[in-house]
Amino acid sequence: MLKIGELSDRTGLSAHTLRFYEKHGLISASDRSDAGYRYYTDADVRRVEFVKTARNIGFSLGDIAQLLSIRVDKQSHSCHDVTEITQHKLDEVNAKIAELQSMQQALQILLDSCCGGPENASHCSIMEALEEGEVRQAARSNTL
Amino acid sequence: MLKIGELSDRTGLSAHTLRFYEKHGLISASDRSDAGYRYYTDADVRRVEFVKTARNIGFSLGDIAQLLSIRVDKQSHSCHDVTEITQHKLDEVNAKIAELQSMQQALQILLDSCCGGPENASHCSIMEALEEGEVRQAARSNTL
DNA sequence: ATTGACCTTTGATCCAACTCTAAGGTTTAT
DNA sequence: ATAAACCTTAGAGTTGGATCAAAGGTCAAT
Repeated sequence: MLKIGELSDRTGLSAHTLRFYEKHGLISASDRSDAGYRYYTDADVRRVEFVKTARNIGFSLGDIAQLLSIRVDKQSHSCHDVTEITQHKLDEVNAKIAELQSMQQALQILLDSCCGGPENASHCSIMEALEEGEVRQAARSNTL
Repeated sequence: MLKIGELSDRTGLSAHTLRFYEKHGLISASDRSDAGYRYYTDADVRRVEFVKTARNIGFSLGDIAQLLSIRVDKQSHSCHDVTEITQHKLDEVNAKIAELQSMQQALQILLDSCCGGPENASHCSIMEALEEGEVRQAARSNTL
């Protein structure tokens, strides 16, 4: 049985984060000491590692909660359930990439248009483009 | 002279957002009525449009503050100053794209590995991959 | 003069996923 | 027995960019 600090060492997630995940229903300790210390089993460690792996791929905590509920009762869920979550995430990622690529293109065009030199910015073509509003838009939702 | 609601109509930014931008030093009203109503000139409208254009490209409010300070005194700034901000933003965007592409790849591999059918998830290869941790990591900072 | 549309301010709330603080209790080694 | 290193909780703070609410003042038209 591991205490939270030991689980933290083993998984690389901070004790804070582990408690945070518990608060959000992703994980829990199999046992508690009289004083309330959390004690974790090997099964708990595997669950935490599962969460960590999913998180590293980019799944949100909400997605992970769904994946975990499948995990505890695989019999009652289909491969389709799993691919649906995964596909949905992929769609999000693709949408975000498209948005960023549109920013990328706009920025690149701006950079290509400007000398970037030491001359003063009175006739800077980037400033002029921003002034004129002549710029490809990035389809906004804009979290960078 | 426009009141804030008229400026909002003209720019498509809400009055809330315009006040928010003012609070953050991006814009201001050239005049106030006795009662405190904000009044905007054409020059104010151009400044707001500048902000909006920059925002649409993906610049943060902090970036825009820098661009605006160049804008009001172009003589004292060089094209290099402008390209530096732009390049920095492009670097951020490129980094984010790379991160998302790594997620994309991991998700695609998961999807390709799974039948996605109605059979139960006991041997789902996505679940197994998450269980084993055998997954390309996404270099994390992971805001989606 | 009253309705309704406008405007003002401060400050709260939202999102996600942590991250940290305060104030205290426990365990272990010396 | 005492210090160091651990643990507990509730709750606040962080980031960025809004977005809204409350409580009230103003203005144009009827």
